[in-house]
Amino acid sequence: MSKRGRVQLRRIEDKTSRQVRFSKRRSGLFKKAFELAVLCDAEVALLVFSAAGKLYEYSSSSSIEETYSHYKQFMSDGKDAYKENTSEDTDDIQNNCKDSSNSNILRDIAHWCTSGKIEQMDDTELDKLEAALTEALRRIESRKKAQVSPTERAIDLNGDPALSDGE
Amino acid sequence: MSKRGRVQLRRIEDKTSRQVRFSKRRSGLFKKAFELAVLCDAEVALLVFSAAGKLYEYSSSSSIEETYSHYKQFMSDGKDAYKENTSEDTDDIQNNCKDSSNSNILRDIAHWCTSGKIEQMDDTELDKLEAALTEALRRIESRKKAQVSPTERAIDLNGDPALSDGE
DNA sequence: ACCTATTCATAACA
DNA sequence: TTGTTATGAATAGGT
Repeated sequence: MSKRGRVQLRRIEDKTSRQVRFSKRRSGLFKKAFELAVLCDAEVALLVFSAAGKLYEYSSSSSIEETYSHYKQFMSDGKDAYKENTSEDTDDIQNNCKDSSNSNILRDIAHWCTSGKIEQMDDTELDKLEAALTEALRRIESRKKAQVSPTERAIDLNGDPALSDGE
Repeated sequence: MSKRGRVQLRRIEDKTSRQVRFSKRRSGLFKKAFELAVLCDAEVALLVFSAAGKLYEYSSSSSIEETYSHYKQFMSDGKDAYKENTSEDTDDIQNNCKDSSNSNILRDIAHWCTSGKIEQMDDTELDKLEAALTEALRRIESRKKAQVSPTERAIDLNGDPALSDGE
């Protein structure tokens, strides 16, 4: 008989409750966005930053950038904004795609994992990915056990929130 | 009154029905986006183009542009020194980056993890990678569990997103 | 647009 | 944090 479900539209004060609700509602929102895109043949782009600064994204097209370009083009209506204004946007993407070096694959993986693509993979791909990730984790665990020196876990000055913020 | 509510996750063929559902679901989606922003103190930006090309937008901050800037800054964080720009082909790179990343990311992870790079990482990086991979696996498991229930043959809204559908 | 039968999302719990 | 359940919310199809 307790009042479940009933919600008041104001900021949730309790931090723990807010985090839990954020996590659940975020999932629901992204699911709805995906469904709208598929069922109704719509182009959808969704960006969410948690209160802690962690990024979540979904786009029904190939990228957020593409839909944003579409948006800018739409808003400027008639101007050739698409080709003129995308140069600075593409720098990062270009680097992101071409550079698979050590420091960048971390963000590549993190970004990819949170961009809703997993939800769109077919079962075969999903199984392959699962195997690859499991193997990677196995290697990491293996290396950790081989550690001798004490680990320095100070504040990460160049930390990527997508990788360190558990939410 | 046969089964109401339950729907298959694929493009709605009937144009009228698709328009009606788009209108209803779009309202619901924007409402959810707004609630997430308010309740959980999140920054949300949402762009929707209908199949007919009409634009709908919501932004919890002052503008879509602001959140997109936030997004770009987030994505390029720490990469400012690596702006090697090949001025050609930026459109192709932009368009192909995420589409092809589904298969490429598998290859990249597999190759990277077996090429001794793990042994060269410092502990902080290793922790971040572990967190990223764990999160990815969690998402995979989550999606697998969301498959169709045994008794229901019809693929419901949680079901297989692999849809191929002509106009 | 309005009206229910159902399914869906999720707040409170565990 | 992940899982379960009671309840409110969203919505598909009909009117």
